[in-house]
Amino acid sequence: MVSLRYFVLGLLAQQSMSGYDIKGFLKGLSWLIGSPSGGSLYPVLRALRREGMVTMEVIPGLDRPPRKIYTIAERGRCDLRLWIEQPAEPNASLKAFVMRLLLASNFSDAALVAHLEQRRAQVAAHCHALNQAVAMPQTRDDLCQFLAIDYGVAMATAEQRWLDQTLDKFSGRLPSQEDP
Amino acid sequence: MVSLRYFVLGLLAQQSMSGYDIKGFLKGLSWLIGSPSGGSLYPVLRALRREGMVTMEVIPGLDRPPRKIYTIAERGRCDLRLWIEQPAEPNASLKAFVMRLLLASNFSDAALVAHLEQRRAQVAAHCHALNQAVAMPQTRDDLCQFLAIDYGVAMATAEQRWLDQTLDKFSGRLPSQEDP
DNA sequence: ACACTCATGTAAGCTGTTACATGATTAA
DNA sequence: TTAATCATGTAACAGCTTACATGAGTGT
Repeated sequence: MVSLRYFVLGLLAQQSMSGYDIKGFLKGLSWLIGSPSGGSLYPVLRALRREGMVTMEVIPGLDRPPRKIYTIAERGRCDLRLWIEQPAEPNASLKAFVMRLLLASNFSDAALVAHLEQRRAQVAAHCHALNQAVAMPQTRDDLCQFLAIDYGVAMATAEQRWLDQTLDKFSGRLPSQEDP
Repeated sequence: MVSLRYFVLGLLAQQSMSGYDIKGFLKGLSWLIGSPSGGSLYPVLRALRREGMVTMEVIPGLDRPPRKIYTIAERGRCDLRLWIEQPAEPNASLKAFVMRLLLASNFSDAALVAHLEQRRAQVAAHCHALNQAVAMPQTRDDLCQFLAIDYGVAMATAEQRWLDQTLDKFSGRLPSQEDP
């Protein structure tokens, strides 16, 4: 929850930026997570500054409007760490997952792996629910429902495969924790 | 846009239901498209009735609260057809796509194929954008960004595969339209 | 005694978008 | 001349969730 606030804070933890920079950066990822409108982004930045989470520096532009560069402060890093360390909500959307994934440099490697494993569990549960839905007789009759569920299963399966592969890459870095 | 309204209308076009039924039906698909809260669903049903899109019948329950069964009316079918025949917005979310897919029985076979092909074009564009993002040097440096984009590419590829397979199934039913 | 399911509904609040305003600069 | 980019910001609105209210029945 309160996702945009923490997401922006997380982006600023990686690099100091202006609001306009953030919008530009997110435009490239807009398909996955959307890019926030100015009407939501700029108020968030001001709120973060008011609360002492970030500091601001005005860079007067030659030939162009002045830019307000925001830099994360100590309080902001603390707040962000607290948010990141608490587990993801059980029914997190794809968007919420990718947003947390993007902030993963604020995780330790272990926490990143934990995040991925949480997601794997969620996707597995989802997959199971969809397969149960397929089993219901009324579902088979309706082509549209079948298509939607078939689509869901395909997506969930692909996501699981990606999660497994990615976890494999990271499991080598971690000392313990191997699941047969 | 105004998605919930048309989505509910589409569900009622397939089968007459009460608001509670709709919630129960969507709970099984909640991972894909979420299930609306009563606070949004019930007002939509009343609005649809007020506008003459649906009719309502109260079924008094023995031992239980009376149920209000909503049935789509002629006006509702017209409105729904108009909405369905207009093309999907270019940056439609996964959720919006699945919602339209679920209503596909209101499409002709040809319109369903058109819907799938629109989506394929969108996913292809998305894939292209992500691959460009991968090519940027600063992206390679940041592990998190790389992971997020890698995830996006994996999902998009899987979706394209599903779309191609599903289109293949339907292309046999249609007379013309074969792309080499 | 407590909590849950069935079934509908209302009101407050959060989050986000759209549409606008500013104002200089540059390209068609 | 018109539009677009740069860059920030405000106000109005749309859409949805949460939390609550009702009230009978059913299970532990």
